[in-house]
Formats: sequence, structure tokens, C-alpha cells
Amino acid sequence: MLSKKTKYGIKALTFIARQPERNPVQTSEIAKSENISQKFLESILLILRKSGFLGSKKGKGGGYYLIKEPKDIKMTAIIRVLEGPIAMVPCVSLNYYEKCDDCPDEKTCSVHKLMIQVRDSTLNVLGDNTLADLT
Amino acid sequence: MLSKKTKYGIKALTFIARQPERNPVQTSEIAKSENISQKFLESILLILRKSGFLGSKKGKGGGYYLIKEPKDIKMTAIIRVLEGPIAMVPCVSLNYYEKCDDCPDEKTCSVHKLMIQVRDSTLNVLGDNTLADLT
DNA sequence: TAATAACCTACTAAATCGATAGGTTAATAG
DNA sequence: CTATTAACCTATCGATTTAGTAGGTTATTA
Repeated sequence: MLSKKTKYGIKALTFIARQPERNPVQTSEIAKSENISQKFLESILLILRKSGFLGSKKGKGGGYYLIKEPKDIKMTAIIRVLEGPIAMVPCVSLNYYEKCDDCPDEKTCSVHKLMIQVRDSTLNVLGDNTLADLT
Repeated sequence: MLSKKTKYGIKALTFIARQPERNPVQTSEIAKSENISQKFLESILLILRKSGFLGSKKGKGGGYYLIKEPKDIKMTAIIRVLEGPIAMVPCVSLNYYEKCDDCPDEKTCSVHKLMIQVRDSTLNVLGDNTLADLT
């Protein structure tokens, strides 16, 4: 299941990407429009800023804005930052690999074999889609 | 993330499917071989029996056995029973659909659009794979 | 200097996860 | 008939995660 954090993050980024001008968008505006708790959204946008997706400006007229072009922001990148690993088990994760404490041998593990396929197909979809595709 | 429940369940089913004879396999044997807490595994095999994947026999020489051929057991079916929905958001789930309380319109929701693609690609992989493929 | 909006820290209620504990029931062996 | 075996059932539990809330501080603008 996708966490609300990730879901809200994607919605917020889409909202910002949809803006005709490149003017900063305020958290409050996104929160109201997308039915998200403003405080919760604040923490999410902060993460996205620290991860290099967004820039910010304080004070009146401030807000968040995209740093890169929507078409250059892959969904894999967004989801990895907000949700963590895309793989369903750590032992097939490319960016968050971890060995299973059960499972003596990954090569003979049935789950491993299956989850590599799931990972790859998911990766294909999320790698092909950019923020521009969601606009 | 895949829960241990599902992971263990798949491993156990694979273990049973690998048996040369169709003799019942005991929980204790699977637990030991696959490094799974026996009590936890008991509860998982019970679910799989109640869902129609396994038959059981009590007493000495008892255990669990497959009811259908491994090649006739799709991974989608197993995962739906143990893990629940395959979709990453309830609003794109085929078997566990639920409307999002935020999101007034699914048609214009960016997350919805994306997650349908993820769902379909995952469904393809899990639908193509049967227990026989994991053996 | 006041208002604004991002930024930061800490806390919390509820749910879920991965078990563990301690039994009961049904089938088999002797 | 009795003991053993292994599935079956019920309850509980500590740890972690989730989705927030509360209450402030800092930087920018009018």
C-alpha cells in the first residue's frame, strides 16, 4: 500500500507542475485544493525540497516551486524519496538492498525469484512516467 | 513491502509443491527448513487451508498437502489471500475497491492514473506466474 | 515593523506486524 | 483403550509505523 505521505506528495507535485507560471505555490493553497492536512503537507514538501525536487521562498508571495522540468522528474525518484524502496522485499531492492535473515540462499529462494520480476515491471512503469505525464 | 506472512506463505507452498510424493507435510518440517517461527507458520497454513489451497490431515503422519496442481495456482490468488489487495491504492483495486476520502474525482487524479499502470503490470507478472514456476 | 509563509521540534492516538502462550480436537500407533 | 501426534483455536503482546497535531522559530516582503 502506498502511504498517504507519498500519495499527497505526488498530488502536491502534480499541482505545482500544473501551474501556468513558475510562481511559488503556497502549502495552504495545495492543502485546501487537494484536501490534505496542511501541517502534514508541510512536512512532505519539506522533504521534497531537501531532496532537490522543490525550491522554496519564505514570506509573503513565497511558497514552493519546481526546480526541474516536469518531464525530467521520474516517478521512481519521487517514490524512492517519499516511500522508500520500490521492491516488495529488501533482498531485491536496488537502492535499499538488505539481506533476509531467514533465506540462506537468494538464488534458490522462490520469493526472491518472483519479486525480481515484480520489481522490474514496476520499475518500468515508474521509470517511464514523469511528472509531466501526470499533469 | 511484502509482509512476512505472505513471504512465509509463498515459501511454505513452494516447499509443499516441491515434495516428490503427495504426502502431507508437517508444519514443523517446513518451519525448520525455511527458518520460520512454527506457531506463526501454523496460522498462515490455516489460512491457506481455509482458502482452498491446502488440505490437511490431523494426527501422526498428518500435515498439509496441495489440493490443486501447482501450475493451476496463480500467484495473484495466493497474494490476495495473504496480503490483501495487489493495487497500491484502494481506488484502483479490482478485488478490494474503496473510494478515497480525499480525491473528489478519480478520473482527474494523477495518482490514480499512475497506480492503474502499476497495478496492471504487477497483475501481469503475478498472473503469469504459478506455483509451478517457483518450484 | 507587522504580516506572511516556510521551517523546525516534539508529541500522540491508532493501527499493524510478527510473533508467543496455552490450550482443544481429531487421527493414528501400539 | 490409551498415548502420541499434529492440526486447530483463542488470546495477548511488544515494537514499529502511520498520519497526523501542537506550538513554536526564522526569513522575507509590504
